[in-house]
Formats: sequence, structure tokens, C-alpha cells
Amino acid sequence: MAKRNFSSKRNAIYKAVCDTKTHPGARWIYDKLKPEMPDLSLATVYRNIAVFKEENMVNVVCSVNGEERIDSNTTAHPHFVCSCCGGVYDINTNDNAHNCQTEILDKGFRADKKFVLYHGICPKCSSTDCTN
Amino acid sequence: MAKRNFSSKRNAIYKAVCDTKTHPGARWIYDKLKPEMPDLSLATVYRNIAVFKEENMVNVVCSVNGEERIDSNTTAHPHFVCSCCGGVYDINTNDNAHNCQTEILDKGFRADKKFVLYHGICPKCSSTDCTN
DNA sequence: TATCAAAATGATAATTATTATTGTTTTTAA
DNA sequence: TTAAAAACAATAATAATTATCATTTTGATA
Repeated sequence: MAKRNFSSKRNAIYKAVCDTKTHPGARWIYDKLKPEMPDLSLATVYRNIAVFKEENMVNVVCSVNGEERIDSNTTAHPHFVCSCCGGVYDINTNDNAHNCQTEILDKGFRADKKFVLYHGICPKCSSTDCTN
Repeated sequence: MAKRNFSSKRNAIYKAVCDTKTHPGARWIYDKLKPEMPDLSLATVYRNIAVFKEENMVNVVCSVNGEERIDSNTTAHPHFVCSCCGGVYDINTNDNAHNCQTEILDKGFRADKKFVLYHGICPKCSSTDCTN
């Protein structure tokens, strides 16, 4: 019953997700790894993201322009998505409620995850008058 | 400078969104209206949803299986998405933070919307041992 | 009411993210 | 070493969304 080791591809994909703050999508991961791993297939990136989801190693924090963005930090924390550049950021607020996983919900609803997402303009786009 | 009236199609689409608690996607709206409006095009549904978004008449509350789900109630309130059936629900909690639009965010981040989303199993799927 | 430009529409092609398929390679456990 | 299971690359298929374009509807105004 030894835990199965990850394949080298899977390890590289997971590491790429862990090593970035971009909350990447599949394409970003693929483009990042492809140069150093020329035989990587985009399908493999998608397949492994699916595995990571099942294993609760990542969460989907939002979709931006139809693309799912994931986070390897699965502890509850709020995110900010820039409606200009599409960037996804971790953010600090004075609201601690996003840490609370145990709110009492309507009778019969059993939640296992909670996501808090802000929409707006990020600092970079604010300063550069981004017109995306 | 009189405000332009909505076309009959646009009115029907908006009414369909307002009249349901399903937090529908484009396809749902189309299937709902098509019988009584046989010349309705799916493109028109998408086009008008885009207009409603621009005019802040609807919010996208989440994506379920790659499909955007919208809500005509644009006041801040939390949602629950069932990972079994894909249903999206309004939900009550003992957390009022989701009503607070004015949290102090990290320096330079300007939020204009906040979304709170729970993931879990809805009452119906809990009781029917849904295996979707 | 007739007219004309802007807006909206239907039909459908194009785009794009994601998933499925298939044959091959790698990994695992004995 | 070896056979089965898992993972893989390549690519086809699927499905949501957007773009195109010719036509129709709308609304203001003459």
C-alpha cells in the first residue's frame, strides 16, 4: 500500500504550479515547461491538473476569459482578479471571514470549500491606464 | 437623450433570467425561450448576456462545467454550487461579511465586486446519493 | 407616414478551452 | 526480468463562446 510516486512530468507540472504566484491556467504551465521539456503534451498538463483537483492538491479559484486558474495553496484565502489584465492575485483584507470554513449553512447544504473573490483593477493596470 | 428601450428579444431574455432561481447559463435560457420564440438564436442570448454584464444588470457568479452561470440579483450575497449536480443556489449563512463591499484591500487594489462561493453537496444530492 | 441610420438579429463559421481516444512508453511491484 | 498498470504524446472530438455578415427591426426626425 505504498504511496505511488509521481512521474517526472507530474512532478514538474506540480512544481511549476507551486513555484508561481500567477495562479496559472493550463496553457501558462505548458508554455512555461515546454522549453525545458520539449516532449511535454498539453493533454498531459490537463490530465495532471485533473489529478491534482481530485487529490485536493489544487483548487480552481476562478475562470478568466474562459480559462480555469488554479492555486496550489489550498488553505482558505481570498483572491483578486483584475478585470483589465486578467491577473489573479492573493490579497489581504481586514475581513477574516474567508478563513472561516465552518459557517452554518442553510439546512441540508454541506459545504467543503469556500472561495472569496474580488473583482476590480490591480495596481499595475491602475497606474498604466490599461485599456485591455 | 431618451433611454433606448429594450428589444422584445432582449426583454424576454432578461425576464427569463429574473424569473428563475437556477442561476442559468446561456443554453438554459435558450432552451427555455425557444418553444415560445422559435426564431430565437443562441447568438442573441450570448449577445444580450454580454450587454447585461456591461450594464451591471447581471453578475457571473461562477462557471460550472465550463459554462458561465449568471444572476440578475446584483446585490452581494453568497452562492452555493453543488459539485454533484452542478446546481447553483442562493444560500444563507451566519457570516455577514459577504455583504461588506468596502473592505480595505492591499494598497492599490481597487475592488468593485465581491463574490463568496461555497462548494459542496446540495440537499437533493445528499438525499438521493447522487453519483454524477 | 416615409425615410434613413443605428441597433439588433438569425444563421452559421470560427475560435478556443477542455476532454476523449489510441497506440506507445514509462513505472511499479513482484 | 517481466507483466500489468499507469502515464504519456499526438491528435481528434466536444462544447462554450465569439465573430461575421446579410437582413430585419427600431427610433428619431423630416
